[in-house]
Amino acid sequence: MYNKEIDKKWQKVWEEKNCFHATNDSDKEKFYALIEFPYPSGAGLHVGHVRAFMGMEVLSRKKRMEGKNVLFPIGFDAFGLPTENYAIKTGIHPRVVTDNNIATFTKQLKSVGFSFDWDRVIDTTDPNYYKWTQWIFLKLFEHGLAYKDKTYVNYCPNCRVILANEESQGGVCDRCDSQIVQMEKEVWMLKITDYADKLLEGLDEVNFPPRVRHEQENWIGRSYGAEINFKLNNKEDILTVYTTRPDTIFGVTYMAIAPEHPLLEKYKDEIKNYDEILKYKAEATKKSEFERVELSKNKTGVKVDGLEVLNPVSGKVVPLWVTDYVMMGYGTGAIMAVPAHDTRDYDFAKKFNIDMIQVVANSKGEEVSLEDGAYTDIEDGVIINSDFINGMSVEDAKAKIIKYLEDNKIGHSKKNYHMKDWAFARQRYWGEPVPIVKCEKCGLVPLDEKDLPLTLPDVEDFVPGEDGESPLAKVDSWVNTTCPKCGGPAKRETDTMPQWAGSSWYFLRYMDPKNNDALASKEALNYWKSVDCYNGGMEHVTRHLIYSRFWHRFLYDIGVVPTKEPYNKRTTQGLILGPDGDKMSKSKGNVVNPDDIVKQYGADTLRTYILFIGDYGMSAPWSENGVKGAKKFLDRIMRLEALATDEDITSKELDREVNFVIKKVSQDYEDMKYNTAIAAMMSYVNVLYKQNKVSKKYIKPLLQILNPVAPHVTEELWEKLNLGGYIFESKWPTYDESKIVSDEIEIPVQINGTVRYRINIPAQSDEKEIEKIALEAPALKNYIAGKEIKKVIVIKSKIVNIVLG
RNA sequence: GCGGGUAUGGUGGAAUUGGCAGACACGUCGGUCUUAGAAGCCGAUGCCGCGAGGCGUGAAGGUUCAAGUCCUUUUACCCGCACCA
Repeated sequence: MYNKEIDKKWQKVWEEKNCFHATNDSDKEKFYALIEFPYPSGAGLHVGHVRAFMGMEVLSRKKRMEGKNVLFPIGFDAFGLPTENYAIKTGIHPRVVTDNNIATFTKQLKSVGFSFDWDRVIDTTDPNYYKWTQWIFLKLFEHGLAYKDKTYVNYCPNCRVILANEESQGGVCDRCDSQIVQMEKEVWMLKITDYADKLLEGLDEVNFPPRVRHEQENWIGRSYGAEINFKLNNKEDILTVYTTRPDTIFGVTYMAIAPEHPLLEKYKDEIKNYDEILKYKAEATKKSEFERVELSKNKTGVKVDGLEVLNPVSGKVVPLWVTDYVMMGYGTGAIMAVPAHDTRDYDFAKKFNIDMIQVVANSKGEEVSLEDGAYTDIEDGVIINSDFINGMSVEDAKAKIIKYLEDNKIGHSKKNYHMKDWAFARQRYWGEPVPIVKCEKCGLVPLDEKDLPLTLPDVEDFVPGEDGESPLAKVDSWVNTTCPKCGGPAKRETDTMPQWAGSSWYFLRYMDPKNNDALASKEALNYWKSVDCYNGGMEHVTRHLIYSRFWHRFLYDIGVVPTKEPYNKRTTQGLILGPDGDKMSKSKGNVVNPDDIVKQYGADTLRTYILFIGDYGMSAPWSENGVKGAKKFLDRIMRLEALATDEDITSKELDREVNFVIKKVSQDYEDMKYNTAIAAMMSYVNVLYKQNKVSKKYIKPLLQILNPVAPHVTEELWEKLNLGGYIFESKWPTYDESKIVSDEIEIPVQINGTVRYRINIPAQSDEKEIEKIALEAPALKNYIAGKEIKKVIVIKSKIVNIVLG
């Protein structure tokens, strides 16, 4: 019987032999398997972690047995709010909280038997690690990709921090689900938009699941259109708009700008209803992003009394409106409104009785009724009411207008992105300090590389200030410093880096985790190159996965790393749901603790069950009975000892079965189809149990292919059967294809598509021979009943279908 | 609104990509062993029907000798994005 003593015995052996250590000076082929390193929360290891890690665990153990030098590292992404909030609540220093949590995680991970390289553990909060996070920041600054800017940022009033766009999707805080508000603040930004095209192009050279690719493309959101300069009527100023439909410019009946648009402030003396506009702006900023979207059907706005806009192509003068359906953060914060062909403009125009001009007709050139809404189904439409572009297709008209704009210097073609620059600041203590000081004379000055790491001061009060002020701001002795350039008085940046900083490059540190002279040596970077397979969750696709690709591509551009993309292949695991089918959560009380399963059933039971639960990429509910089934299977493996014999008994059937299961499991592991791999091994065990005695040669390869899933059980039985050395050192078994095919096979015969009888045929029979056997079968007579055979379809070694009429 | 996914026995899930639907496992039932129970081992188990047979992959159509798989329409649930100009 399998028990947890077996776990302990072999975990001790692995630890003593340090047998999963990867070396940097190997002449073996390398394989780099990566899992998303965990955040060491107080809640400890979750069954979701186990599922996420098991995929790469199985692959790593298999590749080692195949003779590869496997890097399968683990570390901790330990900066972040929960630890800090816990510190605030209890008064325990975040350093201590983090160390305790890491110790717990380490113990738990080891108890599951993961084959991590424990010599390469990294911790993002270790100054020797964040030294290099700060170094990369200095490089970004040096190349103009880190800048300080006063803009509207997402602020979570509950967490009291600024959030990046990626962290506030849906207008809700990633951490606490609070409604975020817009706040004008000067913060550090990273110019990720400069890398938008590179991030899109990079997707062509990696193997990501289509879902992941789509989400990233969607998030980056590139669109092609034009920027057009409209002149304010009788004024010098221009109003620049971005549009993807320059071909509809003759349909513009009004212009609209965001409430935050600077033009309003500039012309406040000439705008007659400025008070009304100010009031509208105040209301708009008060609305959360969520409300703005919810109320999207009911458009609001104020007409700007005193300003009008001149259409530079048609020469028409149209009114200017302020409305919160135009966002300051996208495009130029101003639009040319074409109500006939845009649903939002249509709704607005309907409500405020603004004219509509139809400028695109259907493909037959007929005007369409605008009674029921804007006509947007215009891909194959024809331009009308539009002077020199009349009669053209939409596509041609776009090109012609853009050329006209450029010739007349009133606009140009323009790419736009949904993705915004990365608000790279947290007003918190537990994060990487920004290695920049503000000097009265020299402005923003970077620290010298030799002065890194800039460590966090030891403080006792971690409570953030009321208005988005970091707790570091209270530490005068730390804040006040001297300028590295002029030696005069200077102040340190008191915002820290966001959660995502440390994880944006950690996979590079694993290659050479103790290096003090570089983030990793050139030799290490050139040997390991990039991650061969990276498994993680869908929730990181538009956060960590985008950020780390951005940093990596930047490091490539400045010659630090040898590859453009960090991850060659990305895979994702599905969620493990509670036994009730709901997402596991403390409040629902349906959380399964992996520790309990390991204690009661053993680590291999947990490992086997989690892989057997279903398709690796899909979510599946937890089942205690399923766990018991996995345990039963492992006990059956252990009991093979009683069946095993040293005698050399060869059986054709077992030859076929063993070669088949080696082939099937080897292939399934590569495809991450762990559930069917385990099912195949179960079937094989069922066959073995039908024998009175089984030669060890039929058990040995089974243990080897099961080893990546159940390393403790297989190591134990390997020893008991005296198979020599350790199983983890043994060579992955090969199979003989010729033994898998049998001489004679049975195939079904259908009459009019329904299986009626079966025939035995020599495996190599061709279509004619099979047809002959099928038609000669006595069973056919029962179905013919005077009918005539119209057609016989034979699919070699698969099926026969006889069509009777 | 846009994009992506899922739907198969009492349950979790398989199905070589158009070729035997339900592998494997759970559960249930039966057998064996046992003084007895548990465990183990062996067997049965999609539904209806005594049976021959019929029906069956969310629903409705279609293509095909053959459809879980392809096409059209549709429903439910999940995920991502969302006034993207």
